[in-house]
Amino acid sequence: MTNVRTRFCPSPTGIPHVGLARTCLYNWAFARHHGGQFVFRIEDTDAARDSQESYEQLLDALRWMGFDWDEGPEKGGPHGPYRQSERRDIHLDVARRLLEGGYAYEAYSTPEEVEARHKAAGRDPKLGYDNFDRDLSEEQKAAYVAEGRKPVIRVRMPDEDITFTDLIRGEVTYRAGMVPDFAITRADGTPLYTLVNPVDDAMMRITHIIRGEDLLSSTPRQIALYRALIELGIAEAVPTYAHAPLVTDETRKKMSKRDPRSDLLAYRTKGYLPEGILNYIALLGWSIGPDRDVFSAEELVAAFDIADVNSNPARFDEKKMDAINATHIRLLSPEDMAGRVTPFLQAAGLLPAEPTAEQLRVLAVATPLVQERSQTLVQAAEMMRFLFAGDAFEVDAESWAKTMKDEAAQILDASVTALEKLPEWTTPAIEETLKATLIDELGIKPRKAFGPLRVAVTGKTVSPPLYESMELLGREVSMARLGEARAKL
RNA sequence: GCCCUCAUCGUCUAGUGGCCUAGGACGCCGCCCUUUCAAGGCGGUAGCACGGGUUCGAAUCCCGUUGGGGGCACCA
Repeated sequence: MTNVRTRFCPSPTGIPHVGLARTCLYNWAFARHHGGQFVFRIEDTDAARDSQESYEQLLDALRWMGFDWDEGPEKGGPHGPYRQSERRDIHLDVARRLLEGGYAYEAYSTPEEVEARHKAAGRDPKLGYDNFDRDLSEEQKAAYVAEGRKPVIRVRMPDEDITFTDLIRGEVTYRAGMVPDFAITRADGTPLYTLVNPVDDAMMRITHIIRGEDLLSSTPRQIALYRALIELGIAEAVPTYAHAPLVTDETRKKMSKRDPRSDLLAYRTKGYLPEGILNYIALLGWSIGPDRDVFSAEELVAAFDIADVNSNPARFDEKKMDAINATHIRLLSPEDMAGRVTPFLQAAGLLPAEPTAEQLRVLAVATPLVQERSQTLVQAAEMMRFLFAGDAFEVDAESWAKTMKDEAAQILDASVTALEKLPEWTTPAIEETLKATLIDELGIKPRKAFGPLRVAVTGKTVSPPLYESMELLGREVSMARLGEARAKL
């Protein structure tokens, strides 16, 4: 395949969500796989809903995920501008040429009138526009204009079946007459998505349109428009389409943009890795191989083909995403991991903007310890809290209640006495002493014996290994925490 | 309602006529390891929606049924 050009063209309304990210991923990976170009375009044609904030979040999200674009906002390119609001004149000119070429016409019917006509004729009002204004005479038009009406421009749908081959679904046919003539401008003259989307795809020479299944039924309209654009010399060829299955929630419905789990940037805040998210969302409809589901972006690009995407809707499963993300966290080098946890430690107030050498040393030692037991960076940072909290250290109430009972006092007392005599404060020494004292001498079961110590020292029942934690914390602080816990009993 | 579309374990999937007694992953359950919490290792649980064809042979091809989803704007 030569010169593949794909695009991602969200409208800046609301937050970047998971479904959008997956569509973007498929377009990006397909272009990269074929050595083509990936175009990023902003469809801000609805001034009432678009926002600058949303626009900025979109760019932020793409950059975070690593979806670099060859042409688009803040980058430019030979087919710009890439914000549709800046292409208004181009779109209106095309609309005019469509009108002049007879591919489109002015329609004066209001939606209410269309509905009334359907009802009067005993038809379902949901049929949509009834092509009423297709062949208005000049007198009729003049009469409407005299009434002060403003027309919308509608494209005349051809009187023949429209068939196309979808790369994911195979051949799809829409029968002649099933798709009504569609509006491409508003009555105020501003262009609609139905016009600008195909026009820009044509002018930007997009070869493959990969998008969600929710757009499948708009394809015949776009093909009809494309054919007109080709005759007008604006488009070169009808692009190839691929409609990816929808991402659904547990009710099997298209996952709502309002669903908190669809908020892409929220996952960054929660400490997910872009690698993990990318890997997981790729899996929603695609598979890299029979016995494998963890891979890098590079591996995905090397293996990805849009034709391998399957056509049934995929349920979003946060548990599986957590597991995939956890795997990617374990795949990080300790240095990389430390660098990624640092901002989270800083956000939690556990580390200053410029950590001291000692803090960096503790971080370096602690990182591999928490890395293999965290699913997210937030969890990792939380697991390190006891190391950096200082005077603000607090024991988690639930963990306290679970462990500080029965022989807890005896365990703490015996441990303090034994540890005080320790000549050197190292992991093996601490381990040896505690085991000898608690297990051998007192005969307490390991399960019971170390719980109170862990909670006293780290504040939680889930923590890095106990002896290592104590060494890392240092003798003074460790002993102080054991003492404090004992005093509170 | 009309049009389009989809159908393999609870979930995501592998499977493109014989390799399928249907493979992997998540989840769940159990065991092992660590004389700590996790992680890890091992094992188990569970599925081709249904009915007809076609074929020597069907999860795979065809038809139908049922069920799910999407779309039907002067939103994108």
